Formats: sequence, C-alpha cells, structure tokens
Amino acid sequence: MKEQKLVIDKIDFEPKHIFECGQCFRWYEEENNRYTGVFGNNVLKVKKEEDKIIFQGVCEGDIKQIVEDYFDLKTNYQEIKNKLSKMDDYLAKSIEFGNGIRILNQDLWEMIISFIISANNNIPRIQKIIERISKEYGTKIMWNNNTYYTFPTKEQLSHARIEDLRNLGLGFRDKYVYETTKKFIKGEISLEELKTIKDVKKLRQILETLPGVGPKVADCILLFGMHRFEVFPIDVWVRRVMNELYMKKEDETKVKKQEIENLANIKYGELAGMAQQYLFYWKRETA
DNA sequence: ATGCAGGCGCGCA
DNA sequence: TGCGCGCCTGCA
Repeated sequence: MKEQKLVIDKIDFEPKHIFECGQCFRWYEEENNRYTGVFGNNVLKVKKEEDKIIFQGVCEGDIKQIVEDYFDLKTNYQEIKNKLSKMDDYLAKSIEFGNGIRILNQDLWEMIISFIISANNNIPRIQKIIERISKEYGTKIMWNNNTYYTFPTKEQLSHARIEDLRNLGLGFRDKYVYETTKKFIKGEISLEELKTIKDVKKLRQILETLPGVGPKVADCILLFGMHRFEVFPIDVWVRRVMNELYMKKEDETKVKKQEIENLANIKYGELAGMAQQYLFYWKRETA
C-alpha cells in the first residue's frame, strides 16, 4: 500500500475531542495535537493546522472515501448541535466544551470485542489489552519504519484460547471474548445479519445474548459500531452527570437506570446518543 | 495500601 | 423481575 494524503476544511472537526471522548481506543496523541490510529486495514495520522485537517497514511482504497466514511463527514454536526443546544442549557454548555466531536463509523466486530473488554475496566488498561490482542492476532502493517497491527478479524481471534486471552490481561473477560468469538465463528450470529436489522430494541436484545454483553455494552456497540444515535449508554459518568443536572439525589447510585433512560428519551429523543457523548466527555474532562 | 475503574452474570428473594 | 455480590488486573 502506498501513502496517501488528504486535506479538508476544519468544520466541526476537533481531533482531540473526537479521539478522547471515549468512543475509540486505538488513537494515540504523538506530538502536539497529532494523532495516529489504526482502523480497518488503514493506518492514519491526523493533524489540525489552522483551519485545515490533514490526513496522511496508508489506506486500503481511496483515502478520501475512507476518511469520509470513518469520520462521518457526511453528517451535519452543526445541525445536530443546534437542535440539542435548544433542548437544554446544560447540554448547550457541554456542546460548547466538546465542540468538534464526531461519532466515528467504527467496525462493528471491533466494537463488540472492545466494549466487552471495557466492562468494569479503565481506559488505559482497555487500550493496552486491545493493543496486545492486535499485536498477537492481527495483521502487521509496516509504514514509515513503524509497525502497526490491525484489530484481529473473528477468524484471527478464534485462534486464541481462553488461557491465551487471560495471559494478555483480559482477566475475567477472557471467557466472554472467547465465547462471543466462537458464536460468530459457528454462525450462530452474523455481523451481516445484524446490520440488516432496523429495530433497535430487537438489535439490543440479540446483542445481549452475547456473553459479556449487557445493557451498557450493547448500547455502546449500537452507538459506536452501528451509528444508532437514539441509544443512550449509561455508565457511571453519565449516571453522575445526569444526577447532578436533573435528579439531584444525595446518592447517585440510587438513581434508577430506567429513570435516566426515560428522561434521555424524552429530552433528547433521536439524538440521545449524541447528547450522551457531549455530557460524558464534559463530565469526565472537568471532573 | 485498599479501593476503584466506562458491568456482567449469577444466585437468591 | 429485581436486587446484591463477586470478579481479573493495574494503578493511585
């Protein structure tokens, strides 16, 4: 693969906010505001320069199409931000803070495994585990005298035994990743079939049949792996911020998940997932 | 050093 | 159906 380059106008595109808002695990900041990441069979560097965004790297195909798709360039974020800002003053504030966030179009398979690993885990450790899995089972890509590894396909990951995964630091999630991979390999569930299902409730239900996938992980898969903006993943941070803004209970752990979900649906509707990203990022970064 | 971090699955009312 | 608890591991 040969190196390609692409320059676009910087409209609603802030690398730091995109890569650090919690949706992805494989983008690393190298020097001031330049990020490198692996997605699909591509390795890309992204840099902001004044009013331009510069993409440079090795791609499987045309860099313009790949960037357009992955970075969701066809979605009008200004419109989304306007709508959300009008709904709620708190949200308006968090949008201002996280201006330039975009919800990436990430690979469904990678999202399923990554968010299973994320359960009861912290981000640095999640990142390390995913890097180790990629290095062990993914495909090597050489570029600029550096070595990168793709996230393993289900076939590649199926070579891992439970104990191998344990040795890579997955902890109790080892069997979840193993069993989930096995289900896909055996054809009990298929990625292509999942993508054809429109009904989110049905999708969530199916995802939750996968070992290691509960409500929170399923919602993250839906939002980040299937671009379903109407879901509202509720983790400790979101619970915290929603309680502070609306429920105002003494003990946030006492707030019912259902209560938060209902409120999010009523307030944010079809854009709940977007709202979640701004609120989550804002709360976590200013905590 | 103990508790905690972007939950899940299980057992028990 | 709903709740409480244990769980791998690394890091402060």
